[in-house]
Amino acid sequence: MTERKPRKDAVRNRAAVFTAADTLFARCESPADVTMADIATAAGVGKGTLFRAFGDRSGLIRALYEARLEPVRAAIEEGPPPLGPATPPLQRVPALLDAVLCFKLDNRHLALALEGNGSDSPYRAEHYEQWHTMLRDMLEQIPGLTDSAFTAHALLAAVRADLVEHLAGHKRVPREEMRGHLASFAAKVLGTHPRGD
Amino acid sequence: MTERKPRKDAVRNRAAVFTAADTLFARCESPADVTMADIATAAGVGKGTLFRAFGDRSGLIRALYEARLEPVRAAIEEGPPPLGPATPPLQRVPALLDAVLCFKLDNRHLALALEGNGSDSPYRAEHYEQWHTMLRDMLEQIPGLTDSAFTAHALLAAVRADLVEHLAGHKRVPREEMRGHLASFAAKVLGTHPRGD
DNA sequence: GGGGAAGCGGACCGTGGGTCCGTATCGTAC
DNA sequence: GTACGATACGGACCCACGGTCCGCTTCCCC
Repeated sequence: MTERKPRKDAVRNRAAVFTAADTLFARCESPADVTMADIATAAGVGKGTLFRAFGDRSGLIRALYEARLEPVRAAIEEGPPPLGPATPPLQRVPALLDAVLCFKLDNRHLALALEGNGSDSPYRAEHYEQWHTMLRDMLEQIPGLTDSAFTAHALLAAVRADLVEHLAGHKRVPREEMRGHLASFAAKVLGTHPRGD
Repeated sequence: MTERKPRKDAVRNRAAVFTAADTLFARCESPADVTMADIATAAGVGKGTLFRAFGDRSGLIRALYEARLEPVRAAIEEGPPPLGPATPPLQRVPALLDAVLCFKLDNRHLALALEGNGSDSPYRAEHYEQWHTMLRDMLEQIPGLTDSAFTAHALLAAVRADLVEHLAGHKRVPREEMRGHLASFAAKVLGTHPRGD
């Protein structure tokens, strides 16, 4: 046991910060409007606690994001088709992209907060690396497809949080329409044209 | 004449700020490392002048970016093929994407500064709207292609500054290789597979 | 219930974007 | 050339925000 179990108040406060931050990000227009002090106050906690628990702003956002994302990742890694590992790549790739899109639609502001973090590029985040690796591996199993690594990047770029926000939030594109567009785009890239050529 | 001609010193200072900012952004690792005070000092100018001339940080970056981008836009709007308007869409679209990619490779830090601007989404910038409209119009002329608007967004997302920076700067992918990957990706989307199907 | 570690919290600090206004410079009219 | 109004300059100043620090509290374990 290298891990000592954390104190009760620490756990409670961590949870309080989580829910407070979640609420604030969801409510506010731009993630920049939510300050660390705001979150601390809303959670009924001192700023020090907040920084002690998460390191810095970026760490807090990342922790929150990953907690919310967890179910999706589980569904992909060990869930039933079409997301699960038993699915053949040609269907699993679009399913994965759709799942990511839906997640970002449901957590627009949080995703925006994570990716729009100025200093540190979203591409260095650990979870991006994971998505990319997973997607690239799937693409590599598709015969006749080259440049899997780049293709994976380009496909993921199509579901970037700020693009999703721009289309869904600003241009008011309905959810199902976006999903359709994305599916059709993925089909083009994969060579599985939806309409008989 | 609603415009009064600007004073000589104003023009001189504006130019000085431009070159100073350009140099600083090119030299520094992350755009966040370059402060407004830095730029003012390097240009031999007071901070007030700088803000008077450009409004705010974002305005300065935008002005600089657009000035550097001008030649590219000219080449697309009135230049010779394959960029110019006389080119058929199937060749012009990849040419445009390649031009954007090359521009971002040559102006990595500046593009990064523009797009990674936290508060205001890159999708609300005027120049993005122009790229998107142009690309979408080209796509619409290609028979059998649906969802031109979304496709244009997705293609442009593949040349986002931070992705380019990640691949070129961090992963050390050579320039020609990236251009090749992008061209092949565009070909997939356009349905013009490079290798006989 | 006593001792020590883990955690708390809010006063405090540094930094950087943005403002303000007295002063210098420019353009122009004579 | 000079005088004068308009325009621009510049750096001291302000303030919001991320992040730190340390005396005090709470918890855990014996």
